[in-house]
Amino acid sequence: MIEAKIYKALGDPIRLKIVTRLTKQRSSTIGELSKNLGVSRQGARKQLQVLVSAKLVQLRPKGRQTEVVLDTNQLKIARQFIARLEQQWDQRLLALKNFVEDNSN
Amino acid sequence: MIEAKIYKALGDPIRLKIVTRLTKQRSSTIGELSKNLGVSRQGARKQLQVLVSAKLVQLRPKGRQTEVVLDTNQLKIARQFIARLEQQWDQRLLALKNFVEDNSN
DNA sequence: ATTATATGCAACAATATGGTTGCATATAAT
DNA sequence: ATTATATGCAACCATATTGTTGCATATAAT
Repeated sequence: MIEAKIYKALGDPIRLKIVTRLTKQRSSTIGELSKNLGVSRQGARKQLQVLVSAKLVQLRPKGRQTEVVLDTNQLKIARQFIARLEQQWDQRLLALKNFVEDNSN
Repeated sequence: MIEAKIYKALGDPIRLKIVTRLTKQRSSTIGELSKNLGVSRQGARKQLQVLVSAKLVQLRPKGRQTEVVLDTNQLKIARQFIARLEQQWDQRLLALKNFVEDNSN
């Protein structure tokens, strides 16, 4: 269950907010991103690091500040994994339906 | 960020395994589900409770044992939220592309 | 050269999490 | 009636997580 790490990273309101902002802004600096999250800059930075470790975002130092960019590949993986789970569920449902029909005559 | 709770629930290998099993088996008992997870029954039960709290699964007592069923609505919400994030990203990308084109003549 | 800004890093505290063991209890089987 | 099975619940422990504060440092602006 390698995917668990991605979900864990998304499983926090602050981190999810950071990710959401990045989809809207495409990229931002650490300082900018750390604002209005309800925690200190250092606190926000720690959350950001979790996203980096989960490879959801990348950091690109640019002189005095460092740019934060989203890696949408991980989002895709996360979404597709859930989609597969839903598929399996649907198939199971279909198999059950067929079974019932086959035995109803 | 209400969705965070769902991702948090999925963000653990054992819990993700439970969910995966439930998509394949449609429903199971607590005892059955607790097997082969690498932890004690009580340990597994605690993880299961996290899934219940996140409304990802429901428990239905049936006499001596308790049935566990997946609530795929939550999976759908989780998937769609990610899909929306990806969409926003794509729109931002498109806007940027248009901007560049408009200014290249 | 001084000052301001953006960031990094470590130490610390409080709380959450993941897991165990031990025991209680309700239903089912003999 | 006894025994076996499926489950619940609490106490406890180790570790992880979340947040803070304080201080260091590198780049940029004046």
